[in-house]
Amino acid sequence: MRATDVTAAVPGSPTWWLERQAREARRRPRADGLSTERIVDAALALVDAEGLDALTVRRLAEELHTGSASLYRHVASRDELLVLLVDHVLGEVRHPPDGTDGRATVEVLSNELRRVLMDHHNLVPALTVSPLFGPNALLGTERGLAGLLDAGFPPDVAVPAYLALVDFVLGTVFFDTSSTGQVSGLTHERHELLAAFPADAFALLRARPDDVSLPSVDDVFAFGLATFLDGLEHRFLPSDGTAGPR
Amino acid sequence: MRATDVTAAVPGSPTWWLERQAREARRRPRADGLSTERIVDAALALVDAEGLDALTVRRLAEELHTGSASLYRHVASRDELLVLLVDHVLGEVRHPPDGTDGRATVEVLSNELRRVLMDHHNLVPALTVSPLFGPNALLGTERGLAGLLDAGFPPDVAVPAYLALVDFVLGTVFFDTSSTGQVSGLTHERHELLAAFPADAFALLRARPDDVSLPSVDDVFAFGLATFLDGLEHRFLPSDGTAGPR
DNA sequence: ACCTGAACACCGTTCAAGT
DNA sequence: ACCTGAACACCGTTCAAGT
Repeated sequence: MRATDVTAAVPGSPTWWLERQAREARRRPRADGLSTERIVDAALALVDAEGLDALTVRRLAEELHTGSASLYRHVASRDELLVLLVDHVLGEVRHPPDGTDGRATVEVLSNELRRVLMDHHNLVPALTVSPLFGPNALLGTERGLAGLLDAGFPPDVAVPAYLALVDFVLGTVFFDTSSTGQVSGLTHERHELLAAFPADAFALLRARPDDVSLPSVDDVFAFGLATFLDGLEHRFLPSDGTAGPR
Repeated sequence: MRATDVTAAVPGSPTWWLERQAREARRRPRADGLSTERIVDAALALVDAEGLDALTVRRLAEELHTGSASLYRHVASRDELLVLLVDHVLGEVRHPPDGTDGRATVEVLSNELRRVLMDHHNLVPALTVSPLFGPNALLGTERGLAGLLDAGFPPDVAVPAYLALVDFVLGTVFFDTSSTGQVSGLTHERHELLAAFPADAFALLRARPDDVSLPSVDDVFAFGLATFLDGLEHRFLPSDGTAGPR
């Protein structure tokens, strides 16, 4: 451990989180009141109210009655701020009480992850900035993995299942929040668009799904979660309805 | 339909695609050679080589030996360009031959969608800019939905299944490409990070998954896809192994 | 009609100078 | 030691002037 290693770790990486924690503990700020916590709170309020593009360093500084340079005392870059915001939001996940059974734990955590991200949907594109190694992300991983193991899945199933599940939850959040929020032409606006193509193209999209009510994004999420968990139990649990080894 | 409706539709929406197609047909460019196609090709090459941040209007103009203002003859904004790039990349999906059975079609298309997006991983964050209503996206939806119906699922299952599947594929792509590309602490770098927390916190993450080989991102994708499709068949097809009605 | 140089109104970030 | 005004090197986009 060198005394002054100025080379910056990539924001969001494990070493970045470690270095950041050390640096934060070492600070002795003046009594002017500016702190990382205040910055994060103000930034989140701004993102929620006006969108991610409105979060500029200058605008945030204005909101906090300082100059933009002052923010760089607490946060090394805009990307670092986004990493902090994402983990802050993950902290809003409500964990199920101890003793909740395995599958219910997984379902609650999946729904909660989706809920908090949808509550702060303007922040969602920031999830692509970095991997998720913040303390709140780690807690979610710990609990989610525990739920799958408790449900009876062996570790070599629980680990990929956990990762696939997170991919699915985050995928739904991404595409339910991307601009107008409907993926791939399955929406009611599409008819005039299809009319611009030759009559025999996209026969299915023209016919469907008018005879089927288009599911809401929440329905799609619930459907996908239930189907994935059922597939998991069908493939890897000895028999339905009874829990595996603990 | 008014003669001159100058109010711009939101890039990527059905009406935007329609208006764009009309405008492109109406153009009569000079012989200088600049065209939307050349712009898109140059932009994709730039993104692939140097990343999405390197795609600035000025830099792209330089690459094409013009001034930045000239690009605005063909593309109304940087966001419009991103929309065009995404649908262009979706055009690289190789569709299975006619006569391929339902489940195989769904598997091939899922793998292809993942493949082309991973091939242009620098473009992935641009997927959040808008919904997917381009001609290539529509074709994918048409074929994917057809595959699920052909596999024997009724429309009220095939539609949410299709949407959930796209969410999953895109979710994996997002998080396999986000910076260092590992989600939620399940990576080998994490040990020193965990050491910074109290010894009884994250017991599971400390112990796991050293006794289990950490799956690759491709393994997680294959695992999730197989599990979801198995769950779908288990829940909604009368018996395993035999196709439903067609 | 089509094209574009030059300007406008911003950005994130740095650094020398202040306390 | 901590803080910050002012500057640097960029952005996307517009528009009047040119052909």
